[in-house]
Order: sequence, then C-alpha cells, then structure tokens
Amino acid sequence: MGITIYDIAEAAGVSIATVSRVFNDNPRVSESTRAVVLEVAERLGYQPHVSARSLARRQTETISAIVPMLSNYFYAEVLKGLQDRMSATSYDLLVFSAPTLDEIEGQLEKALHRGRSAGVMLFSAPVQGGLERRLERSDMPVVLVDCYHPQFDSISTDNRRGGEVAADYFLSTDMKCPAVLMANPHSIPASERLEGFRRRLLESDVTLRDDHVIVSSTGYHDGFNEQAGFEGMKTLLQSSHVPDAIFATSDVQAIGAMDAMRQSGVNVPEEVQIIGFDDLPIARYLGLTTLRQPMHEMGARAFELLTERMKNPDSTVAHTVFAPALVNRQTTRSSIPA
Amino acid sequence: MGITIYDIAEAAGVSIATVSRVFNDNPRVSESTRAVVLEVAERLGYQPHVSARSLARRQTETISAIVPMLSNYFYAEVLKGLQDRMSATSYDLLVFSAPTLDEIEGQLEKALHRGRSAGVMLFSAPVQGGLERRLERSDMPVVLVDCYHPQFDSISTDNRRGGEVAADYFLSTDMKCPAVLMANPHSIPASERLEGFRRRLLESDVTLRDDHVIVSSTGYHDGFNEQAGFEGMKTLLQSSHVPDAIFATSDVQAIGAMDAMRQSGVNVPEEVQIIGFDDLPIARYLGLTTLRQPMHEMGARAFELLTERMKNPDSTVAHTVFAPALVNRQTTRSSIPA
DNA sequence: AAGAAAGGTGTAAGCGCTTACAATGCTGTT
DNA sequence: AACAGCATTGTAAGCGCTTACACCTTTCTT
Repeated sequence: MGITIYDIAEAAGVSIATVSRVFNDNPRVSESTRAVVLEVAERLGYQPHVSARSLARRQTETISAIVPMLSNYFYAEVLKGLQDRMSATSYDLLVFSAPTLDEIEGQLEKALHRGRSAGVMLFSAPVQGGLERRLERSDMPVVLVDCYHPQFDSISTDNRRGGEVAADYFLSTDMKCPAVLMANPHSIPASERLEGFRRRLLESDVTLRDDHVIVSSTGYHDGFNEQAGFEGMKTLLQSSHVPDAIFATSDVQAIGAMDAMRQSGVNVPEEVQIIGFDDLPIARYLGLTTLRQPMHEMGARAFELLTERMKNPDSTVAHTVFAPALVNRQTTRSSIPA
Repeated sequence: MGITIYDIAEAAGVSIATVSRVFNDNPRVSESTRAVVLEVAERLGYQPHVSARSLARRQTETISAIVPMLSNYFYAEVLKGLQDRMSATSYDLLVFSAPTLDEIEGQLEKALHRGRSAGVMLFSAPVQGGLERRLERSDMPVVLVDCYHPQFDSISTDNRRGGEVAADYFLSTDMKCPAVLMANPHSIPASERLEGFRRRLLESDVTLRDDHVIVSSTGYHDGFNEQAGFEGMKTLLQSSHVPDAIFATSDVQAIGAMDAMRQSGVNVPEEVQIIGFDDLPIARYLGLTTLRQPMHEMGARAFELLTERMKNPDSTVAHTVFAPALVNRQTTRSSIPA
C-alpha cells in the first residue's frame, strides 16, 4: 500500500541501498544523489516503515511506561515531565496501566515483549518476588520511578525525609496531637512517609497514637484518593482525642480531609493543621501546605537515566533521590520562634 | 538474542510454519503437535517479535492518542476510561503530546507513520487547513475526541448545551450580573460553552457585559488552568460592576477563581456563585457546582468507535455527543421556585 | 605511470514472522 | 484396488528495511 524504498529507488534511478543510506544519514552518499533521493521521497510522500526498520535494525525507538493509573495526578505530572523531555528526541511513549499489583507483571510482560520497546519505566512497583526475577532475567534497560531496588536505576523522593520534615514543622508549632492519613499499608512510599513522620515524633515529647494512623479503606489508587482522606478524617473527628495536626500522605487525601473538616465546621488551620504530599499544581490554589516533589523533573530525569542505561548497559546502577521541600501555605500555623 | 520460531521449530521437531500456526490459533494444527509446540515455547520462554509480526501481517496492534497534555486532568480522566476499556484487548496505547496547536501536525505525522499504529485518536484539535488535508489524505482510522469534523468519527460533549444549562441555572436563582471565565478564544470547546451561555442570557432580561467575558491570559493548557481562573477573577473583582455569578469553562479555572475570591474575602455562594465544567473527581471535595462530562465513558466509547472504524472502514461516520449534566453542589445558591 | 586509497554505489543476505501453495499420509468410496 | 477428499505439515516467497561485502571510479602517492 505505502511507498517503499523500492519505489523511491526506481524513481530516483538508484538502488535501494542508496535510498536507505540517505535516510540513515550515511555519509557515503554523494551530495547530488542525496538531493535527488530526498526530492523524490518528498514528492512521493515516503515514510520509512516503522516495523520494518526496527526489525532490520534490531532495535525500537519506543519506550514503555508502566503506570498504575493515568488519572492519578501525580503520575500525570511525572509523565508530562517525561514527555516534555522526550519530545526533542525521536522516541515514542507507550503507556501501560496496571491499577493493581497483580496486573503489573502482566503489563510488564507486554512491555518486555521482544521488539516492543527499547527500555521500560516502572512506576511505583514493589520490585520483589516474581517481578524482581522477571526484571533480572530480561536484559531490558529499566528505570524504576517512585520505587527502589538496589539492582536497577531508580528515581524517587526521599519519603522518610518528607515525613520528618512534616513532623519537624508540626513540632515547631504549638501542635499537641498529631495524626496521619495513610494510604494503603502495602504502598511503599506511603509507609516510608509514615515512618519518617513517626520516627521524628518518637524523638520528641509528643506521641502519635496508634489509632491516629488511619489506613485508607479504599484500594483505588492505592489509597491515594480524596475519598480515603475524607473518610479517614471523619473517623479522626469522631475520635475521643481529636487531633490538631494531620499529615496526609498525598495532596488528594488532604483535599478529602479538608472537605470533611469543612463539613464538620472545623477551622483550618486554627483548630487543625494539615500537610499534604506532592504539591500538585492545584495545591497552591487551595492554600494547602505540602511537601513538594519535583514531578516534572522526576519524569525528565527518568528519561535521562533510561537513555543512559540504553547506551551503556553495564555502567553502575544510579539512584537519583530528590529531597521533598516543604511549601508553607495556609493550612498550617506559623512556627513558634525557638 | 531472543528465541525465534526457528528455535521452537527445531526443539519441537516441526517446521516454522507450524509454530507460527500455533501462535495464530490456526485450526489446521493437530492437538498433539499444538501441545508440543506450546510446551516447548513455554519452556524456552518464547515471545513473538512484535515488529516482525506486524511487518508480516501488515498491521499493528497499537493505537495512537494525540493529546495536548497529560497533566490536564480532563485528558488524564478520558485516557483512564480509554485504557480501562483497552486493557481487555491486546491493543497498546502510544501517547503523543502536542501542547500547542502547531505541534499537532508534527505529532500526527508521527502517529500516521507507516506501520506505527492501527488507528489514531486526536484530542481537542481544530480539524481544518493542513490538519484536515493530512487526515483526509491518510486512510488511517481516526476518531476525534472533544472536537468535531463532519468527515470523521467523533466523540464530544454538547458544549453549547452545557453553557445553556449553566445560564438556565443562574437564571433560576436571584442572579443579577453574570460573568464568564473563558479559556483561550481559539479553543473550540470553550467558545461553544460561552456561546450557549450567552445565547440563553440573550433570551432573558439579564445582560452579559462584554467586559465580563474574561479571556485567559495564559496559553498554558489552552487557558484551561488554575492561574487563568485566578487572574480572571481578580480582574472581575476590580470591575466597576462586580459580578455575582461566574461560569468558568473548566473546573480548574473555577478553582483558581475560588482562590481569588477567598483571598479577597468574597463569600461563595452568598455573594458570588460559580459553576465549573468537567466535574473532575476533585470537584466533589471542593463542593464545586459543575457540568459533568462523562470522561471515562468518553474514553471507552472513543475506543469502540475506533475499533469499529478499523473493522469497517467504509461504514458511515458516527458522532457521539454526550449531554453535560449539572451537578449541584455548594458554590451555587438554590433556585427560586417559579 | 602504476598502485594504493578513498569515494560512491549496487548486490544480496538477512531481521522474524505470515501464508499461499504444495506435499504427505489418512480415511472412506466405489 | 484405485482414487477422491480431508487433515496435517512443510517449503518458500514475501513484508520493508539495514548493512556487509564487492565492485567500479576517481584521486592521491611515490
């Protein structure tokens, strides 16, 4: 159906090898024939056939991203950073979605399919068990995003540090009774955030009650969703000890929690302070104090790590860890000068 | 590097044709040899090579989506609907991003590349001029999402109707002075929303002042962004005639506007009502009254239209139009009984 | 002026798969 | 017993491209 190099070759009066060379920027073609070939190709509207090319070259120009869910704004932002970085290159982005843990392996299998992609980005996946083995067995360049494994390049945020920063901030205010709106317990980022938060409080004279760590009841988005925050907050407000400082493991949870407080007539931050995590663009317009993850930068860096790995499969593994930064807005009270 | 059908054929003691037949569910293979081939393939970890397969078959199993921006939550939601629908099939999703109008043609060119995809979804693109010609010239199955052209299958929301519904609602309250927070004027959906809103007001005794149609100052996301809403609202609040009812052409603009009002101490909805557009999941937790677009359903339906078109290239063009529904929450006042 | 080096082009053998066609061995018919 | 008909399998020719190798001109050495 389409125009092939044979058509071009014939029309230009050269061989297919020459046509191919022109399209591969091979210097062993004279300027004059190059011009002719290009002119003919342009006139006939020639495009190289993607599959044929990658079959012959034994490599593709597409990379695969396995993402839990596009409708999770955190991933949407990271992917935007990734795409902005990629757009200058000739790579294409194939997106697989794996909403639940069990689906990851299946999607990874598709992404790892021979001839499909030049590299894979795996988002927020606990790399262990079958997944770990599968990844080790393949010789595909891989970058982990928002997760970690010693053997693979990765890019992530220092979640523990984020928890610590949140705790430190609360401790610098007149906070008496903290609580955590936690996502699903099996979520590694969420667990790490909780861990950092808890660790810092342990070193202080404030205690984090066990019943003040509310685990998400909904599995959707791994518990990183508004509803989880809303319901968790409802629970906290009914507690015998209503907390006065909330650390939510994501902005969307914080947003749900703020709604619950609004409905109950609780003033933020006068009665209850709240800190989120991510700093989605929207957080600014909600006045939400939060821990910023450089999402676009993470996406861009992930692409760089991946291409680096593709170029140099045996270089040492690189882990890029970003430090989350507290963005102080209107849902927290001011620090008490020391 | 990988295992090929030759390896399988040799190990199973059959020809490559038979191996190929097994993997293509060709019935002309005996049960016994099928079992042997499958067993050997499993043992050797065989996977068909994607490019080789699509080269030989002259077709791919991937579809391309050209989206202005992944970080626009509307697209993220539609894509989620699309992926959920696709996950049961063997199709893969290639995502191209075209943040500005000029970039669409280039990205479309990539998506239309021979051998790349079996079909294309084009989001929010004004199909005219070069784009229109390019699309007509290709024989690629295409579905337009959030835009319209008589010659191509499309899926969209009745934007004018949305504007009318918003106007009708405001008119049913004690609204005196409406305003519109408009995105970029060249955005077709935004223009249509404005048009419907304006049309209804024209039939009423309330007038929409020209200086109360605020066009987005930022081009980012075509003006569908929080900042545009924020700044537009600031402008309105400084107007000699401060409006008491705002129709924002998207939820994110409404969110920006609400922040501006909060900062200025304006009460919503007592002093100013506001209606958004989209009904992002977050809208519910912000109590935002808005016009709901069934985003997931739109994605799913887009996929169905596309596969339909792929199966049957000559069937008549189908346009699916969803009616937006008003979701009444806390940013609007109640209707006055007629 | 002869030979080496360099530049430019063509030939042909893949890349891994699908599939038309041919070949084989059965079964059942007459 | 000979043959038609069927099920099963193999052979080989692509799909459109890349690239090693060979070949032929030029140009440069000495």
